Amino acid sequence: MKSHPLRRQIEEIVKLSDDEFVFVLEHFRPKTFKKHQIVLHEGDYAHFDYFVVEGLMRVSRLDLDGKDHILQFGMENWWITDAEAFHRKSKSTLIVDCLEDTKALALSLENKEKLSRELFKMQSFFLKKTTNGYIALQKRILCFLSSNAHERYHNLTTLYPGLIQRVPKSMIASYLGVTRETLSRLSKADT
Amino acid sequence: MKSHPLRRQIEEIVKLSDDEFVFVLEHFRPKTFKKHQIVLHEGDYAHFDYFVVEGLMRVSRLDLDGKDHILQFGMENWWITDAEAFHRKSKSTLIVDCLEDTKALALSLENKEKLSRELFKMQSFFLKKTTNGYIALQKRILCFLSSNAHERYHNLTTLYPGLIQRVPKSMIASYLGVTRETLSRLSKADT
DNA sequence: CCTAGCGTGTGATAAAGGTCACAGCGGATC
DNA sequence: GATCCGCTGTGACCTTTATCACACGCTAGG
Repeated sequence: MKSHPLRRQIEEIVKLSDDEFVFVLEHFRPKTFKKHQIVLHEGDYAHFDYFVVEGLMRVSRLDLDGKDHILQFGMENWWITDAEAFHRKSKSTLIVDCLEDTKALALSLENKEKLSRELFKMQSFFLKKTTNGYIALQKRILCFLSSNAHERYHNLTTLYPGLIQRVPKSMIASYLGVTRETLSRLSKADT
Repeated sequence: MKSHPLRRQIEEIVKLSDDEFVFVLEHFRPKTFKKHQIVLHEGDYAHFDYFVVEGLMRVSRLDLDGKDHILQFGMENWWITDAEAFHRKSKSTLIVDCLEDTKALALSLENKEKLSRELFKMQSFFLKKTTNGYIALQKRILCFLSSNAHERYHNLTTLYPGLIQRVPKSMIASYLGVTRETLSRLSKADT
């Protein structure tokens, strides 16, 4: 039980007793999804933030021309949801779906707030995770500001080498903000 | 005192008594800076997160070609620092400087953590602010993924109309990730 | 075994944006 | 009042990336 992936992630930031972890876990609901299954439809309320135990999820937006733009991937130990819809209780403008069969732990906003209130450490944990996420997004923005497509691709391969193996290159392209054709030409030059 | 800008911002999220606000304020150090003054040099430690009371600050990165890329502006009631260097106690890779004479309240990491510990509400406040910042950055990334320079400019003018009046267009261009020449041509077509 | 569909590569061409060079304007300084 | 400098606009040209079209290999399902 010490080795539960959620517990390991929390304990990188705050220490928990066995009892406390049991209490924490009671606030999550286990869910399983099939490959291609849509977890959150555009226009629906985002009832849960998902902690990915196994598998691979994706958050994307479909634009007016029918093209989709991938905002985030979620591999094992990542948290994934439409953050705005989840936290503001508004309708989702994004789509969450699964690129592989996926097991996840679903946390509702009510339970997140309850956990934060009743176990101070958990609010510290959420703050730290959110801060780290904020820093990561700042880096991604700086990458858009100062790097061309080739450099962004190279940056991604060194940052998440495992991801490149697991998702189609067309999706990597979508995440990087280039077309699949351009990415194909870039990665050829890269070897 | 009810109308202190910091208090107003906090009370949008959690309520404070007069005593509590005095306690909060004791953790901040007032600072004044002149236009063009550098508040945080590249390579220095980011000792403070700044709450801007009056004036206008900027966070940017200087790249290897000598071009600078503006990550964020900070007007009145915004928080501004090199988030990574501040939270990880590492050396800054970014520069914080002032575009106008500026009055700010400086909060050290130690005081931020002390406040979070001793006044639970303040940790809730920081979590909420960080979450909102995270959501805003996600939107900016989606804008990079799905919009061209013209749309990004238009988006910025509607999001922060006041900003356009206060900063040179060359800096707006830098924030948007285009050259000042391109922005100049775009904004002409926009009228 | 056949075939439909997905993922990928590649060529030709177009569009968006960058680079370089120069000019003008207006405020600040002495 | 002369001068300097930051800011902006604009023309000519070049680079990067998008678009469109087509081909090929692989694999899942009938």
